[in-house]
Amino acid sequence: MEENAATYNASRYERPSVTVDVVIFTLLNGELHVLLVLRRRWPYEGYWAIPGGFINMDESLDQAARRELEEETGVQDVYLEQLYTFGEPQRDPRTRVISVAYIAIVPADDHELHVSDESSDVRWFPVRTRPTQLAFDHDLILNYALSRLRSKLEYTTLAFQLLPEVFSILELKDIYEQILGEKLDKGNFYRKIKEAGILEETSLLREGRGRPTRLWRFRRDRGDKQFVFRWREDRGSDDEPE
Amino acid sequence: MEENAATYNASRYERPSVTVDVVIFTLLNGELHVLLVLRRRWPYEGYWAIPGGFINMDESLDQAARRELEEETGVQDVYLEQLYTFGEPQRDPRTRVISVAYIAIVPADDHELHVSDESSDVRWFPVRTRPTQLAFDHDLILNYALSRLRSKLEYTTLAFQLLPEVFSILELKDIYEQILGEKLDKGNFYRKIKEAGILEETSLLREGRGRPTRLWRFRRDRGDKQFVFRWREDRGSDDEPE
DNA sequence: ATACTTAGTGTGTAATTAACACTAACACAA
DNA sequence: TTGTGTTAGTGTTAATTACACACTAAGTAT
Repeated sequence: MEENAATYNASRYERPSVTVDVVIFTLLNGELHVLLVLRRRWPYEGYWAIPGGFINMDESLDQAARRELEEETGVQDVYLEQLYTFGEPQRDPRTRVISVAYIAIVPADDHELHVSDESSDVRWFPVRTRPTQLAFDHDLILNYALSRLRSKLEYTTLAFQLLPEVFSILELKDIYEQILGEKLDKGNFYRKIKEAGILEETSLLREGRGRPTRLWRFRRDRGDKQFVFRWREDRGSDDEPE
Repeated sequence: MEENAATYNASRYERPSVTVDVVIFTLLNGELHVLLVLRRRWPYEGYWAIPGGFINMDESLDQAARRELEEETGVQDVYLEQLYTFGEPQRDPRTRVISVAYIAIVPADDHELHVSDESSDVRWFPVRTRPTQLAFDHDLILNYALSRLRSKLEYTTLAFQLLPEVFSILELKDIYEQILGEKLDKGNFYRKIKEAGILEETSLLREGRGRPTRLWRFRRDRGDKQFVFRWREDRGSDDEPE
């Protein structure tokens, strides 16, 4: 229930602040990146942080996350998922702040539009070489987001959200390898992804050094959420942060 | 980040209430039960609800959940996991309430101690025959908790948390069947669970109508969290409520 | 032509899953 | 004391799937 009936009186209680933090991933030059913002004042002045902000009283958590996402990147209609809620009493030195963390995946397509330059206080960092010490407990949040990302990649179509509209099968395989941190067998990957029936062949080819490669499109029919492309059955659990 | 630096001023913001709701499962007579409490006043007077309450300013979310759990059941040191955070603006008609939902699993052992009788306003309900209309959005929360429970059962040792100290392999199989809602092959179940090496044979037998059955104990060494007993590889995703 | 490079396919074996028949150990009754 | 019912637990095999790796395809450059 929402209260102990006998003692309910909203004004009697001190209330925590509630924020939404959004861990935003994208693919740049074939490498996984995360968006961070530079803090300009106390606390953690000069540290990079995960973008976020207070929720408004009349918006849902999801709406708040989408609003943050659009404020930072300008993109809409991308994959967004609630990650976990962080609420240690001392995580923010100013006041009690409870933060509902989200993950967002921005397709490679959109990335040029809102990338900020080197001197900006909003930047894409490659996850492999991201700053080590983030503000607040944001290291914990980011690490957990990454572990969730990896684990979901193995049993959902999440990886497709990272790719542009059309892509080659080997590009897709590269993403899997990068995020899973492991080499995959070319032949088995081809077969498995074909059998899954989630790709739609286009008439496009891309020329390169060797044989030109066929380009494919992700089939967004058949109800997205239902269908699961499971790359492999084995997966580590992802239960709790840290 | 925790704020937009330029606009931060805690007192300017209206703050939502934050509660912790705990979906508490246990096994009674070999059947999965959930603990609900009866609301005695507006709103949703006369409806059953998931137990919960406000967080205190100086406790973490986990601590709040454990406190609620102990207040309702008296048990400590049981499995507890954050489920999801529910924050639709209108989910509570009184004021904006954001609820961090948890799942708790109480072993069959402890159940007699704090079971409340038929007339009480705190009751264990079999999940199969639970009340259909709960207070607030608690149907959504409970359904999501169940789906999470099912999905975790398939790739973790969670089911063991439901059982008493010692149990037979076929009792364990019953739990899997009940929660997965599906018949499992006896022989295959035996083999798989034995091979996993997570059970420790006891010298105990339990007599019944037919051949007496051997009792086993769950091996809690080898780091609990690490080890995963995967009943079967196939599993539905569990991503979001609804 | 032929060597080089990247794309994509085929194939055999090992490992797992899944179905089901079988044996074991007790109680009870004729 | 032998048979029958009942629940416990084991063995066996066919079918499916995963995995490693060898192969063919289609282009470019020399």
